[in-house]
Amino acid sequence: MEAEGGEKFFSLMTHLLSVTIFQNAVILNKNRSEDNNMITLSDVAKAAGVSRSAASKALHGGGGKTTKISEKKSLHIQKIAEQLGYRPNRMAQRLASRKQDIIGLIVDSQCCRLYSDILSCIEQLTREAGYRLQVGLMHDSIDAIKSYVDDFLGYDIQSVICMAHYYEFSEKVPPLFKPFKNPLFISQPATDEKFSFVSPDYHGTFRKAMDYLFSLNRRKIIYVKSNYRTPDAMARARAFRDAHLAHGIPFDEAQIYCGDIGECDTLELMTELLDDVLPMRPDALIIGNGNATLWAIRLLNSRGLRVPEDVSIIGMESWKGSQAMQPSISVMDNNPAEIAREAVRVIINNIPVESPPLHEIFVEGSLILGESCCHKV
Amino acid sequence: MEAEGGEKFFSLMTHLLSVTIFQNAVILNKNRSEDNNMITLSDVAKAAGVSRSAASKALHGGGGKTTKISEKKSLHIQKIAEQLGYRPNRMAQRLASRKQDIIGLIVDSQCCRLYSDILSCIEQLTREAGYRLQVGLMHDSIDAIKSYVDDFLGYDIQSVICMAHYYEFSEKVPPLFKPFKNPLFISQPATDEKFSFVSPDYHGTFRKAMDYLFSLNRRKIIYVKSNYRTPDAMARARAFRDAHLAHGIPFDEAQIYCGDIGECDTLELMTELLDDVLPMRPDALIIGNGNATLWAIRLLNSRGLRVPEDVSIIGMESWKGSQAMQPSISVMDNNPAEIAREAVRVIINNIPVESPPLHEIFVEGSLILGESCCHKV
DNA sequence: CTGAAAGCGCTTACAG
DNA sequence: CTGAAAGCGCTTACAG
Repeated sequence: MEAEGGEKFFSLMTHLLSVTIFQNAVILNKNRSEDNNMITLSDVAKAAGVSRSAASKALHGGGGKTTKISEKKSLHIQKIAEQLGYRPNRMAQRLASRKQDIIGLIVDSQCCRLYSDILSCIEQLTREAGYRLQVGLMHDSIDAIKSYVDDFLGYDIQSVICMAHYYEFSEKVPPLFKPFKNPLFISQPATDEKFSFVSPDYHGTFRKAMDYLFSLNRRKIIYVKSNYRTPDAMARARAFRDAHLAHGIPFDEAQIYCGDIGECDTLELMTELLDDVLPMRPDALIIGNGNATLWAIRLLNSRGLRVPEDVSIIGMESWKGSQAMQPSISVMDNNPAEIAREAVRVIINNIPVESPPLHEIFVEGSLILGESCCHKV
Repeated sequence: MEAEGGEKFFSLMTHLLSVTIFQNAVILNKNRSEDNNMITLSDVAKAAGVSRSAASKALHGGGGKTTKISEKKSLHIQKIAEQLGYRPNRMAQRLASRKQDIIGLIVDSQCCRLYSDILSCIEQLTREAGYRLQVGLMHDSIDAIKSYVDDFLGYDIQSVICMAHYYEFSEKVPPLFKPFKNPLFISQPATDEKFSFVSPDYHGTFRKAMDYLFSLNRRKIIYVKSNYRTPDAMARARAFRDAHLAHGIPFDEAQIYCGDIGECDTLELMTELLDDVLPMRPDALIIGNGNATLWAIRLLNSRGLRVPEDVSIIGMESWKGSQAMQPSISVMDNNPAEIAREAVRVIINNIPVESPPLHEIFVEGSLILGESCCHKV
């Protein structure tokens, strides 16, 4: 014990000496943490000839309210720490201090473009605000979500953004987040219980699309709905009906087409879709992602129908390529950047709050017009 | 102190009693971790009337080589733990045990499809293998990468997959990963130093595309190259030249077109591209992502050139929508699933190894043929 | 088979 | 302004 400590101290000293001479070269070597030989706060304190309290204060600024240290000593300690290549042990720090600087987030690794846009913005915003984002990736697996929840709690992460609750098992997800002090959902969760969320205004944006189509004199619109019973799909269906009622235009529930797997973005699904709905002689289609749009145009053409002359198309997801298509596609833009801003604002504001109040926020979206709805735009 | 401990013990007991009666209801309430009142291993041990060692053994199976415990007692402890809603504190566990069950990964939040496909597979595979994936998300920021490296080291994560080294600053990234015992890059890093990597065989797959185009009698091929000096771009340029030499077909270096921002996937960039290369009268284009393909077809058409009659197109990124386009697009498939498998295999095998050997693995890709190259496919 | 004790690397009251 | 000491929640030799 004694011997080992001495040895380590000796090697530290040798190291310090060499550092002053061949600083760069040695630091590179040192970084390759020799097992169990990593530099700790104690090592730094010893090398600097101060107490661990002092080192802690100098390096991480903590040290309680009373611990103080002179500017000069502080700089000295910092220099030593850098020379030694000291890296704080995060586990020890968090175990000792319980500070809340990590925001957890769970998201599907194959999420839709909207979600990955939101995620990208959230990442940026949390970093700028000085928080760390710990991302739990999974795909369509309730067990994976559970294990992330356990992990987050095990790391004492109390603020968690959930972007993964739109599945067959969607109603099982929200309850898992009850143990957290500060959970926040992106899009309204599908449960009776109340949870804070920031959501695209699916209803409002869809309504804009409907009004636009009606203004173009389209009268037989097909809405290709996801078959998950998610709030977004339900909000859109509601907007579909509301719009018809408001305009006094009759419709058939069959115009809300529920595909087998949400997005009709394969040849098979789109073929099936068209077989089912073309007998209704639709003059407009509201569909999901970019691929669905590609298939729709291709297959409509192959059946002698032109876009937009015979059928208008509006996509429910904005994507960079929509304007490159021929014809360019009208799409709904859910404003991911604003959603991310609101989400980060809410969750960060909540962190110090004992029991955060309920937040239910809808972010307004817009329509990006392309050539897929009418000739002249 | 004494009083507080007693109080906590009392509430635990009350709790245990109520649990037996109203189990479900109470567990739900308990989960909402009352600040600082979270259930610890000691609480469980106390409630079960055993030592912390025994509890640790029963709940996490560790407990060194010698610590043993009877089956009956073990089950009892587990039951108590579950009733109390015990969740192990991961920080304490890792601090005490130093076990290596987390794999770190750094990736761009706006990475290309290939990378997000690989990521999705890696996530699945690491989970199946019993490891946890800790994902560091960032976008085009060397500082963010640095801070993730610090974090990982701070969490004593020694196995890290880097998918974020294709930037302006690409040669600055690999050195950051030297401190890790077990780093692995996806795609070959752009540094003189050797690092283990698993990479798509960009050269081989590109060569397949070239050979195919030559077999269709295309003679003036434009390769739209990313302007980052990344190994993939260079490997492709090499394949471009090799193919010409092998076939005895003359070419001009200007046929390797270096766009301003890598992907020519906007109206402006593609317009500029066409202005620059059309005077060469190309009969084939090898371009990046899906959007670039969309723009290429649209803009070529607007200049009176048809795909594939006048110009063949091959995309360098396979995407679900490529077959939905009109014409459907020939694309290179880099085999993300296999890349992920290799990466996970290598990194997991390395975990117990003291100084892992160098791995340099190239995964073969293939061509997915569409209508964009020639009439009859 | 079991438990008391040391230790992981930090932070932070507390006493000087 | 400074340092010795207790503690965060675990794991694991070690001694019974």
